[in-house]
Amino acid sequence: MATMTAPTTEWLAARGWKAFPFQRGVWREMARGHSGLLHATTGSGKTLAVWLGALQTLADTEVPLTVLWVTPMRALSQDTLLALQDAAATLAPHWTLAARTGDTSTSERAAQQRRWPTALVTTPESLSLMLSRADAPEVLKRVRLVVVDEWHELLGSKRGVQLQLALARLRRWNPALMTWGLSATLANLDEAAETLAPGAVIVRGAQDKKILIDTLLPARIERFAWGGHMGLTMLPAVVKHIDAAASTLVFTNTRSQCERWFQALLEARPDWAGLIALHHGSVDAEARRWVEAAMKAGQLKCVVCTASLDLGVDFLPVEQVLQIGSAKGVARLLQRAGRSGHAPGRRSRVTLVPTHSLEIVEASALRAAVQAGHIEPRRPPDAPLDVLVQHLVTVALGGGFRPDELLAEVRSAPSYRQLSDEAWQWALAFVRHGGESLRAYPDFQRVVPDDEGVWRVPDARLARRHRSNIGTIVSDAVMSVQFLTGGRIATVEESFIARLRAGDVFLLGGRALELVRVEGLTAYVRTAKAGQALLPRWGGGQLPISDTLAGAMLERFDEAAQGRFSDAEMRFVAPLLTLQAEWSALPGAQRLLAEVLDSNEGRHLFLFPFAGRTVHLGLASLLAWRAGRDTPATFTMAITDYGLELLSATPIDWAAQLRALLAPVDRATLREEVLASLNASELARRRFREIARIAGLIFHSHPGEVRSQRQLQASASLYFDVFREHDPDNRLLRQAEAELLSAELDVDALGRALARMAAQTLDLRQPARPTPLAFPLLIERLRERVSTESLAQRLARMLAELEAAAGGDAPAVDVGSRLAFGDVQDKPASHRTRRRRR
DNA sequence: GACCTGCTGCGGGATG
Repeated sequence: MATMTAPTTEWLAARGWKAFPFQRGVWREMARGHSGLLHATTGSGKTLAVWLGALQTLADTEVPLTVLWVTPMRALSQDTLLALQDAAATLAPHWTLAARTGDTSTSERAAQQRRWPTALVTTPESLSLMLSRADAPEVLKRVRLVVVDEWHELLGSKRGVQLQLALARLRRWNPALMTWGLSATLANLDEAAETLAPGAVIVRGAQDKKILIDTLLPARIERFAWGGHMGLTMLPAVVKHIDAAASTLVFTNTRSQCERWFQALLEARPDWAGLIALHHGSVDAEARRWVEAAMKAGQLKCVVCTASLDLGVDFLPVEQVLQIGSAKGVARLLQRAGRSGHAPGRRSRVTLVPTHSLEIVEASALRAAVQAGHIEPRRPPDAPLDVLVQHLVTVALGGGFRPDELLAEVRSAPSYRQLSDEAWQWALAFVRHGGESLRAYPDFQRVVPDDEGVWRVPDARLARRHRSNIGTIVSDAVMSVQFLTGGRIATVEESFIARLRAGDVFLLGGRALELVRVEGLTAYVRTAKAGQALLPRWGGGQLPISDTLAGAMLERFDEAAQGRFSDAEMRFVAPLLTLQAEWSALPGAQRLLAEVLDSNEGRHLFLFPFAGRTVHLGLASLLAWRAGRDTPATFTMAITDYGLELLSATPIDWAAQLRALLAPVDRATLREEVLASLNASELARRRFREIARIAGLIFHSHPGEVRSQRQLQASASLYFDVFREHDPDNRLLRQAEAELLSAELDVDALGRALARMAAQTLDLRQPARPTPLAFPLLIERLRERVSTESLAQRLARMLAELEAAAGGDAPAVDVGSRLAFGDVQDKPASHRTRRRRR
C-alpha cells in the first residue's frame, strides 16, 4: 500500500501546472471528508485538483470502485480517463482505471465485472445501469468518492435528477460518501452545491481567465434590421478574420446555419478545402470524431459548429472563437469563449458576428454582463415523477427495495425533498400495475413485492426492456442519410425527409445531395451539384435570450437614453437608437415601451418587455385572451426575443386598457389563464411523449428493433387519450401540463415579467410609422403570411421609404399603403420550406 | 437571383 503525500510543486510544474491556492483548498476539504463544489473558469485545472485530492486522501486504500467519475459525455470520458491515468501512473501506480459508457465493448464490460477498477469513469446513464445490476449493493457500497464533472450541464435537467437519485442511493450504502462537483460559475452556486450533496462546501477556483470579447461590425448600420439571421452579409469580414488566425472555431446557432456558413466559406475560399470542416449534432458520429481529432492535431484552420462543440474535447490549438448571431446568454458565451486558449494562464478570445443591428446592442450588453460577473442560474427540475418511476424499476432490479426505506432515500435527493405521500403511493402503484387504467396489461406489472415485502422485477423480459431504455434524453426519431454505395453522411428528422420527393436536392454534412429513395429509416442519396439546395430544417428547441442578457441590454438602452454610448458597439448603433428615440422612445430598465400604430390591416400594438421569446409567446397569448374576454376580437401575433406584436382588426383602445391587461396575478391564476389562452391540450400531448418514454410506458428501442417516430408518437398519443378518459387524475398527465407551463412556456418567468412591468413606467407612444424596434416584429409576422419572393420585394420598398423618412426630408409615411396585402396571397408558413427551385 | 433559424446530451447482457 502506498501512502501519498501532496504532490510537490516540481511535480506539478513538470506537467505544466502551478499549485494554485484553490487546489490546496480542495485537498484540505477532502482530507476532512467533506463534499464540495469546485467552480472555476474552464481550463483552469479543476480535474487535476480534484483527482490529486482523491489520490492523497484515498490512495492507501485500493478497493474496487473507490472512485466513480461521472461525465456528461462519452467523448469526455475517454479524455478524462487519459488525464487521470497520467497522474495516477506516478502517484498511485497500484490503482486501476477504466471507463464505462455505452461505447464500452461487451468484453471490456465483462472484464470490468470480473475485477472492478479502482476508479471508473462513466456517464449518469451508465451509472443508473450499474444500479440496476442484481449485485449493485455489494459492488457500489464500496464507492468512497463520486466526482461529477460539468455539474452545471446536468444540474438543470432530468439527467441531473436521475443522478441525484443515484447519489442518494450510494449515500445510503455509504453515509461517508464524498461527492465533488466540477462546475462553471452559475448565479445559484449555493443551490448547485446543495443539490449535488447536502452540506457541500463551495470552493472557488481560478477565475483569472482573461477573456477578450469584440464585435465584427458591418460596413454600415442598418437602422431597420430585418436581414434574416444567417448573417452572410458578414462573410467577407469573417473570411478575413479566419485568415488572420492559425485556428478558429465558428459557432452558429442552428444546424442549417452551420451548413450554410460552411458552404459560403468554401465558396469564398476554395483553397480552404480540406482545411475547414463542419460539426453539428446530425453529422455522422465517425465524421465528427475525425473532425475533433484533426482539430486537436492542429490540422484544421477552422471548424464551423453548433453547440455540439460547447463541451468536449479540449482543443488546445484553438486560437479564437467566432460567434455568429446572438449568443443568447452570458453563460453560453463564456462557455464558447473558453474553447479558445484552453489552458491555465492563456487568454480566451471570442468575436461576435451580429446578424442584425440589435445584436450589436447584445454584444455590448454581453461584455458588460461578463465584466460585472452576471451569469444565469440553472435550476433543478422539481420532483419529476417520470424519472422517479424509472428509478423505482431500476432499484427493483438492483437488489429490490422496501418502500418505506426507499421513500426516505428518495426524499434525501433534493429534487424530491417535498415529494408527497400521495405522489409516492401513486408512483408505487404505477410500477406495480400501471395505475388504474392499465391494470389489465401484464406488461405494466413491472415490479411486484415478494413474500418478504421486497419489491422486485419478476420478469426477465421486462428487466431487459427496462435496461435498454434507461435514461432521460428523448430525441426525435431520425433517419440515416447514406450514399447508394453505403457511406453514412448524417441524420435528419424523419419529417424533413418526408417532405422531399426523389430528385430533390438538399445541403447536408457540407455536401449537396440528391434524394434517390427512402427505405425504412434510411434515405439513400447521391452527390448533386451545389448551388441549388434546400436547407434541412431540424426540429429543435427554441433558445430564448436569457433574463440576464435582456436585463443587460435594457441597461445599455438606459445609457443611450442619457446620451452615453460607452463602447464601439453602442457608438455604432447610435443612429438606430437616436432614430428610435426620435420617432418613439427607447425602452429601459424602469420604462416599458409600447407603440400603437394603425394601418389598413388594423391596429398594431408593439410591446417591448425584453423577456425572451418564450415569455413573449405566453404574454402575447395572455394579452390577447384577456383583451378578448371583454370585447370579442381576433388577434394576429408576432414575437421576437425583444418584444411582441398584437394586430387586431378592431381598434382596441390600448392606451386605456394596456395597464390593466398587464396586471400581475397570483401563480395559480396565471397558470389557469395561460392554459386557457393557448391550445394547451395539444401542447401537453406533445410534451407527454417524453414523459411516457422516461416513465417506461413506451419504448424507444428494443435491441435489434427500430421504431419510427410516427409509431412512438401514435402510442404516446393513445395513452394520453386513455388516461384523459379513464384516469384523469393520472399524475403523468398532470406532469405533462406542469412541464408545458414551466419548461416550455416558462410561466414563472412570465409571472416575474408581469411583476417587473407593473413596477415600470408605461410609456405608450403612437409613432407615425414603424420604428426601428418595431420593424423586426412586423417582418416576423409577414414571414408567416407571405411567400419569401414577394416579401423580399415588399421589404425593399418599405425599407426604402422608411429610410427616406428617417433621412428627415420625406413626409410622414402612411403605413397603411405600405402594408396593403392585396398583391400577396396568404400562404401557410410551411410553404417557405417546401419551395423548390426548378 | 436573393432569400432563407431554431442546440446539445445517453442508452443491454445472458449464453455458448
